[in-house]
Amino acid sequence: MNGPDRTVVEICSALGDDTRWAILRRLEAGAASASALAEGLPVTRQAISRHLEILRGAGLVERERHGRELRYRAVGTRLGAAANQLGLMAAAWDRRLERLRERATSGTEPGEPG
Amino acid sequence: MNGPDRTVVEICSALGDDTRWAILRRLEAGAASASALAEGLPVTRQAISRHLEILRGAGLVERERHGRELRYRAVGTRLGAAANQLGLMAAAWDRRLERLRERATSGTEPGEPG
DNA sequence: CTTTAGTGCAACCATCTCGTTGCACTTCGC
DNA sequence: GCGAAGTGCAACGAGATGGTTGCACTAAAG
Repeated sequence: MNGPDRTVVEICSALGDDTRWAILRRLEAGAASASALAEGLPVTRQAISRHLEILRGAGLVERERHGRELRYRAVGTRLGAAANQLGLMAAAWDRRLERLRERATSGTEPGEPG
Repeated sequence: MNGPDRTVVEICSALGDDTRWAILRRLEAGAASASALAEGLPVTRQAISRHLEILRGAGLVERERHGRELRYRAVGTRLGAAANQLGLMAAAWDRRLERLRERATSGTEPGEPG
């Protein structure tokens, strides 16, 4: 659990914005184009388009031509992998804390050995 | 899998920064104060202090007085919960896509009824 | 061909974010 | 008490970010 994949940071960064969550929630209900997403969200089509590019860069979304429109859909693969990594990290942190507690109750007073 | 807890957005936002990852990686090796973290990272103590506040706000880190210093340590509980939610989301997205594929191969051509 | 829906690109603006420096305050140790 | 270590707070600057408008381009539809 050392190097947090660049991917994970990118995904977290992408998921750190409310508008992008709004977009993803829409996409959960079905694939849609930037223009389609624009009506129903309080931002312009261009802004949404930019967000979709970011989501695509993070691998959370894929697009597909459909006639003259680009239809975007949410893809879980990358997010699933990231969630897994984060879960492992969390478990490791809790394990470390647990070890410390054990050591503390088994006689040796804590000194937080680096 | 509807409302992404405000917490999750906050955690993602917190994890969307490289410096904060660096800090967390240090904390994985043991609790430390802002000043201690400062030596070894290419930013000032004040900057690190701000980052630690953000991490604390997201529930990724807790602090504890130790004499005149504040010692921070990584805590996995919140991150674990967030990772879980993200994992469920990812699974849901993949399931949706799978259903679409099935429907496509079973005769009905896709129209993306969303 | 003309219209219209869907995109892409660029300029521009407001704000947030990350980092800095500088100073004041507390607390441990001599 | 005094110096040094550890913090907190505030002001400030550079750059990233999220949003807008405006215009040009392509492709479906009439």
